[in-house]
Amino acid sequence: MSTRDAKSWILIRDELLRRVRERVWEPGALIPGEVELAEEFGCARTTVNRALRDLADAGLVHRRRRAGTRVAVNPPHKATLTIPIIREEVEARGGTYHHALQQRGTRPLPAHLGGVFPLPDGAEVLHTVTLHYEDGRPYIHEERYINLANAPDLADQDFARISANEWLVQNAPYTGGDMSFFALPADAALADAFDTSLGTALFAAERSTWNDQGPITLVRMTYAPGFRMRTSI
Amino acid sequence: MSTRDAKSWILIRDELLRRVRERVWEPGALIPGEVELAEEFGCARTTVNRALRDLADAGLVHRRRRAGTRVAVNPPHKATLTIPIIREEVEARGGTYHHALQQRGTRPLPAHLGGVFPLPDGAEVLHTVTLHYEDGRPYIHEERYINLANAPDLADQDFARISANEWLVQNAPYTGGDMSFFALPADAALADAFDTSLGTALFAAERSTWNDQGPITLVRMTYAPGFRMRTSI
DNA sequence: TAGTGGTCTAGACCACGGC
DNA sequence: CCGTGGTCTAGACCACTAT
Repeated sequence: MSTRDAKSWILIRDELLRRVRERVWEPGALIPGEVELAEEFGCARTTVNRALRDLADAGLVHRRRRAGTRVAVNPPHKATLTIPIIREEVEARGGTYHHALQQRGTRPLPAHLGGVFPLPDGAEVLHTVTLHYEDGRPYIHEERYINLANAPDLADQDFARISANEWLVQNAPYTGGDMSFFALPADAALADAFDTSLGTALFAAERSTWNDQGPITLVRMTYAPGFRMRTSI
Repeated sequence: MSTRDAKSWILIRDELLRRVRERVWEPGALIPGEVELAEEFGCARTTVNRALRDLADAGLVHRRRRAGTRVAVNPPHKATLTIPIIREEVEARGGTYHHALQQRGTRPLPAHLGGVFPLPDGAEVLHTVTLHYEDGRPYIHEERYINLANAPDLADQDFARISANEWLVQNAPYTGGDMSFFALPADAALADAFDTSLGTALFAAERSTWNDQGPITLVRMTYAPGFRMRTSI
């Protein structure tokens, strides 16, 4: 047997993965049960289970009680993006970080945000605009709306020492959120911030988070021209 | 004890998660060992291990042998994007899908792609441009470079019935890849495809994949104006 | 070297869902 | 019903690393 001496669940997973990728098992096919595989690999069923769960998490197989495990017909491509603390990301690259709060104030929630930020009519939110710099060059333009009713201690913060980004990550745990990524043309404020021309294509990420008490924050991070968000698959 | 009778690893994970989120354990703090937690919860160490591994996978705690488990100081935001088969994505929304191959031909690899697509000098690649439509409207502009030396059966495919996207997903298993997301301004071809003006900000995703034999394909998918790639967190 | 997490085992019971 | 995967257990050994 080609897999003799495969000991750890990772080796078993890799062997199963090979059979899926090289179509030893066709897409849609039922693969042997855990007990049978455990016999083949000479290990406990638990270990096969661990390997198969890993493949199922990756979307390469589908598992159902009684029905068994089947090779996925169209395995999806998945990409996990990690959105880091900006300061740490910059410093990890060896750059020097600083940020500047450009605007801060309370205002009624802009009407066009009602969809992603469900608040009572006329509710006031804290609005901030922050520029994050890497080695003195603008790197990210951050615009944020914060539901004051859900972040009571925030009033004491002036964001001089730590950014709203860091403060919220550490102080306003969320139970759910949405994230979206898109392109937008530089408006006057963005063009000015990044010293580029109006309409320049910029990459942006928007995140809204909430907890049991309702929405917490909506933040849009717009990246400097040329930015790429990368991941390996 | 507030957590008496918590039986499954999910209940235990949720309780540990609560302690992290509500700062019962401060960021950076060392939390009790698996043996101690197993005693507290009245379960096997394995079960606590499963719960803690889940939190570690999510980046909320850091685990190291001998050093123990610590609450992450700055838990990263992670977003998992699923890049589906385009046809299925469109049809899942109730739309009708079709695509049109706009260009196809072999050519030397463009020099600027040498970095992400390492091939011998002067190697020829298959280059295709495909437009994907949803309900008759252009949805995605796909430009693809395929290493013919690594996809031998591809010559027989004319992509009339299935797209290069589907063909490669099912026939060219990869062992590794990179993915990046960015914004780009519409060039003449993109502006024409999406019936928009030159320079319009467009969202694009680029994926390069390889296997043991070398690079397989490099594909750039450029989305129609206004597109957002969404995920929940 | 000693303490911590990582993994494996053999067995058991349970939950789901085709039959 | 009953076969399948999902989970849990009690114990064991191993790998890593702080001290």
